[in-house]
Amino acid sequence: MRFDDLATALGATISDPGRIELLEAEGVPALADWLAGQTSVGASIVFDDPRPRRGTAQAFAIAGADGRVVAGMGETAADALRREVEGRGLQLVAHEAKPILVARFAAEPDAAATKVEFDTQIAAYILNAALRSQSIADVVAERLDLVLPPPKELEPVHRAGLEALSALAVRDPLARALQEEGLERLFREIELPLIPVLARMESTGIAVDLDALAVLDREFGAEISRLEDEIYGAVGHQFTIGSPKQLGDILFEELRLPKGRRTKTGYSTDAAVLEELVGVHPVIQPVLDWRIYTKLRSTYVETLPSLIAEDGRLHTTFHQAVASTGRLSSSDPNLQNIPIRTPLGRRIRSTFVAGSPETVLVAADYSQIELRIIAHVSGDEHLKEAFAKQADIHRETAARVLHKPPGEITADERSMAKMVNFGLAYGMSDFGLSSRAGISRQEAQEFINSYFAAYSGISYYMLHIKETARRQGHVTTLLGRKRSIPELHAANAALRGAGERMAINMPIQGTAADIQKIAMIRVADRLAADGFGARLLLSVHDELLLEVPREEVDRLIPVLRETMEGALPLDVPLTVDVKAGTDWESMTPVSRRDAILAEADEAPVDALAG
DNA sequence: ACGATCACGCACGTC
DNA sequence: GACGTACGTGATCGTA
Repeated sequence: MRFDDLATALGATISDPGRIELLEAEGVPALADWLAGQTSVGASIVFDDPRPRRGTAQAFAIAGADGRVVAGMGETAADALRREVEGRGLQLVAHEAKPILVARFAAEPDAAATKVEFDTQIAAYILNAALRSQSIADVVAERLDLVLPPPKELEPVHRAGLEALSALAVRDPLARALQEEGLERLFREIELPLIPVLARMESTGIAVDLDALAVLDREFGAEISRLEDEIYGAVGHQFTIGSPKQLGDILFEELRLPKGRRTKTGYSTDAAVLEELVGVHPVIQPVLDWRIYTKLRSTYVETLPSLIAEDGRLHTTFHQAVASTGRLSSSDPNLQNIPIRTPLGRRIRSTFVAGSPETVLVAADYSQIELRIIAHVSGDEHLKEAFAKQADIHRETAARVLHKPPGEITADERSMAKMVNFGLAYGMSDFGLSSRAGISRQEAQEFINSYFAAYSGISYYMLHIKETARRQGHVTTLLGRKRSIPELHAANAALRGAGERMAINMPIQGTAADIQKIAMIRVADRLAADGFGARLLLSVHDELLLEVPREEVDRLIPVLRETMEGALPLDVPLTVDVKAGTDWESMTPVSRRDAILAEADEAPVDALAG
C-alpha cells in the first residue's frame, strides 16, 4: 500500500484507522528494514494523564514518508517503539514533541534529547500566535482540508497513529509558510532548540517542603474559621462569603453601603471596591482578609501537595504555543504565579526548596528588562543615558518629569514614577494609572503628559508603533516574532483602544520573551558543555531558577550572568541580578551589585502613601 | 426530579 | 498588557 502523497495517505487513514499497524513489543525488531530507510518520522505519544511524571503512555505511533503508520499499544509496546526510534537516531516530526522527550527523560534521566526536526504545533503558533489553541485538527483542516475525528472518540492507538501521520503530512506546507513569512530563523534557532530544554525542566521538577505546607494549612484554616465567625457576627447571619452575588446583595442592599463599580451581573466586590469601604463597616476588613487566606489556601497550600509526583517533586507543564506575545506559560501547577508580594504569600514561596542539603537554589533575573527594551526600540536618548550610567531608574524618571534634581525626589514621587515605568509597557491609560496609583484620572493624565513631554523619544515611538500596526495589521518583536491585531480596525472605540495597547505591549513583552528563550538555550548548553551538575528548574518570564550543587555555585554564577546578559546585545546594557538560598523566599544577593539591583527592582507598591 | 458536567463571570496570584 | 486557577452560578445533559 503506497500513496502519491501524505495527504492522500492521511485521508485514507481517517476513513479507515484500521490501516494503522498495531504492534506488540516483540514486533518492533521486524521494523528494522523500514526504519533503516527513514531519516525522520512523524511521531505521537498518548498518555492517560498528560502531566509530566504522572501518567503512563497508552500508545506511541510513528509514520514514515511512505505513508506507513505503526503504533505500539500499551505502555510496554509504546516504550519499546519509542526506544527503537531513539536508538536509531531518527529525528522527530511531531505536533507537540515535548511529551515524547519527557517520556525519554523520565526513563533515562541522563539521556541526550531526541532530535526534533519539526514541531507542527509550534510552527502553527509562530504563524498565528493569536489563536489560543493550536490543535492538530485545526492545522490539518487549514493546510490539507481534511477533517480529523475528535480525539476523545478514538482509541489511543488510532489517535496516536493519526496524529503521527498528520504531523508528517502538514510539515511541508507549514515549512513553506514559515519561509514565506520570514519566520524560519525564529523557529529553527529559538523555538525548536527550546523544546528539549523545557522537557528537561519539566522532567526535573522542583522540591517542596510538605511539612511546611501542612503547618500553613493548619494556620490558614484556623484563621479562616476565626474570620468567618467575625464576618457572620458583623452581618448578623451566615452566607456564602465566596459568592460575589451574595456578598454584593448583603453589602449594598442589606447594609446599604455606598455602591462602587458595577459588573455585567451586579455589584463589583473586588478588592479595590472593598478597600474604599474599610472604615465604613466592620465586616469589610475581615472579608478582605478572608479572601487573601482562602485564595492562598485553595490555590496553593491545598493544591500543591496533591500535584507532587512519586519522586517527591512538583513537575509543571510549560506551554510553548499559548501566549500571544511569545511568552511561555505554566500550568498544573502554574509555577509562574507563586506568591511573592506579601509576607503571607512569601510563606508559601518559602516551601519551595533545594532538593538536597548538598544543593542550593540560584535565581537569576533580568533587571528592568522591559524598560531597557523600550529604551532600545524607541531610541530615547534620555532613557538610554539613564541606563548607561546605571542610575536609580525610577528616581531619575521622577527628577526628569518633575524638573527637580534627583536628590530632591521624595519617596512618593519616586513611587509614582516607578508605577508609570511599570505601566509604560502595558500601553497604560490614565484610567489604568489612576486605579493603580490611587489618584484621580486627571492627575494620572497630567503625570503621563509630563512623562511623554520629558521622554519625547518614547512618545514618538508609541505613536509610531500604533501607526505601523494599523498599516500592517501586525506588530513584531526584535527577532521577528509576529502578532496580528485585527482589533485596531474595530468600529468600537474601546476595542480599538485595547488593540492599541496590545500593539504597544507585544513588541516589548515579546522581545523580553525572545531574550529569555535565547538565554535558556545558552544556559542549558553551558551547563552541559562545562560539566555542571546544576539543573534548570523554572523560567518565570524574566527569571531563571536553578538547583545547584553548593561547590558549583561560585563557578556557575559568572557563567549564568554573562550568558544571560549577552543573550541579545541592545543599545543599553542588560543586567542580571543573581541570588542564592536554600529556599525560594529567602534568597540573598551573591554580590554587592546584586543587592543594589534587587532593591531598585522591587515591584511597585500597591498604593502611594499619603 | 435529581446529580454530574459544562461554560461563564468574577476575583486574584504572578511578570 | 500577558497568563492560570478556584469558586459560585445557571444551564444543560443524562439517569431514574
